[in-house]
Amino acid sequence: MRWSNLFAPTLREAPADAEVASHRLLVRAGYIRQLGAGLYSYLPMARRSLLKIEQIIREEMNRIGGQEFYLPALNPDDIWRESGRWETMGDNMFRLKDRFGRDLCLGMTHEEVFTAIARNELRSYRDLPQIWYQIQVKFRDEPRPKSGLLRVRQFLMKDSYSFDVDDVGLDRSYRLHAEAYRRIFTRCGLRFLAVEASSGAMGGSRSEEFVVFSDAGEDWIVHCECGYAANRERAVSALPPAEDPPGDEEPRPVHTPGKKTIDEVSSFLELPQWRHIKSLVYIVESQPCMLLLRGDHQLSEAKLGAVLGTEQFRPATAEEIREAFGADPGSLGPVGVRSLRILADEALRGRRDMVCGANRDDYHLVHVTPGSDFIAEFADLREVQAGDPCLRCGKPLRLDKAVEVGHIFKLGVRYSSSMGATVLNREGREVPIVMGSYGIGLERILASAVELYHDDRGIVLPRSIAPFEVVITLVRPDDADQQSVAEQLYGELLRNGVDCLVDDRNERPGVKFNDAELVGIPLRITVGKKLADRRVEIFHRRLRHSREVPVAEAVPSVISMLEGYDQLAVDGERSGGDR
RNA sequence: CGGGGCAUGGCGCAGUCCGGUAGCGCGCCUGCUUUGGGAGCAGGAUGUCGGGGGUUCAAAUCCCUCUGCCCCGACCA
Repeated sequence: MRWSNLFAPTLREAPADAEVASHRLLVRAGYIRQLGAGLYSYLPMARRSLLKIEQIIREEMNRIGGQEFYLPALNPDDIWRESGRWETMGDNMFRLKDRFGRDLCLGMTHEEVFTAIARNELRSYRDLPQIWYQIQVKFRDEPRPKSGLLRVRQFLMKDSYSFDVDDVGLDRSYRLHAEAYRRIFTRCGLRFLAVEASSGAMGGSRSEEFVVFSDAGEDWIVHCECGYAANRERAVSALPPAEDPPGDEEPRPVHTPGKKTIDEVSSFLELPQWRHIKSLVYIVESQPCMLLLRGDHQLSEAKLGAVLGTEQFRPATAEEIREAFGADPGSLGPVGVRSLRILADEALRGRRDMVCGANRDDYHLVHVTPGSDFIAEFADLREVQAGDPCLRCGKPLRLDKAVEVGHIFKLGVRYSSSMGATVLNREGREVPIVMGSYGIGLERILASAVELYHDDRGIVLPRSIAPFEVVITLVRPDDADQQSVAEQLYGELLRNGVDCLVDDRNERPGVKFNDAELVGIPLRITVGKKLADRRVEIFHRRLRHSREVPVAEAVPSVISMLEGYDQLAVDGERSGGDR
């Protein structure tokens, strides 16, 4: 490719509304242009990069026996109604009607379509296992698209689905995917981490996310140097040591006029927040339920959902609380509460002499001991906080933001049961197919690579996913010697399978150097005045070093520099995510 | 959906408070010069000032309304 024929409109200034680095740089470098909220056009540079990512994914999926499909993005409503997700997907699903008034939607994911194929075609355990995948567009009507390509309404996804006769088979398919994903992200040059993820209330026994640490991400990851890592919805921490005072006095009411929040009551009584019991009221399947946490802890609704086994819950309104307790929120507590279910976080187990609301406005109880002054079911309900001790090693946990680039999920029989996808097993009994589902966001690989690898001059992409591997900067296109050497190197690199671009534009050298660095091409060969000594310069984008080599050695030098290029990223500052 | 902000040429912005018919930088076009780090000089083109309505002799500017985009929050299989 010659830059004079390449449409890569670079900008000196980024659009004012681009905040995160990957958004700003991908626009500036001429990779993408915005069409609407969460909608981006991919110009040739982005397309080239995404095609390389796609090809890496394809090769690794094929390697584990995956078979590539291509399904309609436009789906009829019936299969979604069968799985129950026509309703549960809610506003996140784009819906439309055809000319006959029939309901259709744009696919957000393809469990339904693949399961529909499976139930029609897979009859026997002999047909299993199957790993089916596609690389295709997905549509999700996000409440708030943001951060350039990181959260959009239309995006490319590799989604795959495994079909096995039993859990042993699922374990194997799941493990194959985990291995393929590690190879994919490694080949894409990403420093990533596999973390335990919450499987939600939708059944399923195990789920892992593959994340890239970045402040531009929205996924909070709890991790520890010992290797423990989980997303925040799933993460657990050790119980912080409690040093409650000795003695077992009876609960005693104290007047706490106008003090409602834990913060206010704790200052008023001059007792630290961890000596307080935070009492929340939720309506669970239309029944009030009391939730107790340590004063300085936060409820994790994801964990609550897992404990309750339902998503049908919400915080109670002030009126509902008044009706159930005869007191306003701010003075609630579990002592004397009989008719309600009470769930307490594990951090309250074994505690004593705490403070809670008295179920009487402006009064709190002191000397309250869980287990003797009230009875509750204990469960893990709290959100892990940075600095909590690690459950495995006791060291303080870290909490950092990350981009989720992939997710693997043991689905079990959730879709095969609801949609009737069964096979006959070895004993001749009809059993639902055991499924797994696995996804990778292609644009997120590109965007998180840019987040991870950029500098003040622009993008520094890994070689494996860069739109070009090498750019030959022809300093003086009107110089016959320079021109012929550039052409000769170009031809030779192409013959060696190097994806090469010649910057033959009639621009000043500074423009060409700046553009080459902005768009993030790994190596630049400068063919310029040093040709007088039969030498060219090779500039290393990541190291920002350049070296001069004789023209005759340029091609072998470039090839060997390209080989080690991505390793420099993986070996970089943060130790490799994959262990 | 709640809160905040923005909308003026391709990009970045000024002008809006205080109404008088639109300007700057970059980019673009032509010519000459220049050519190893976003060139110089000269000349030139490009605007329904997001849409609609209103007030006024006169609206980018004031009022009403709609739309779009960004940020924070809520939400997120």
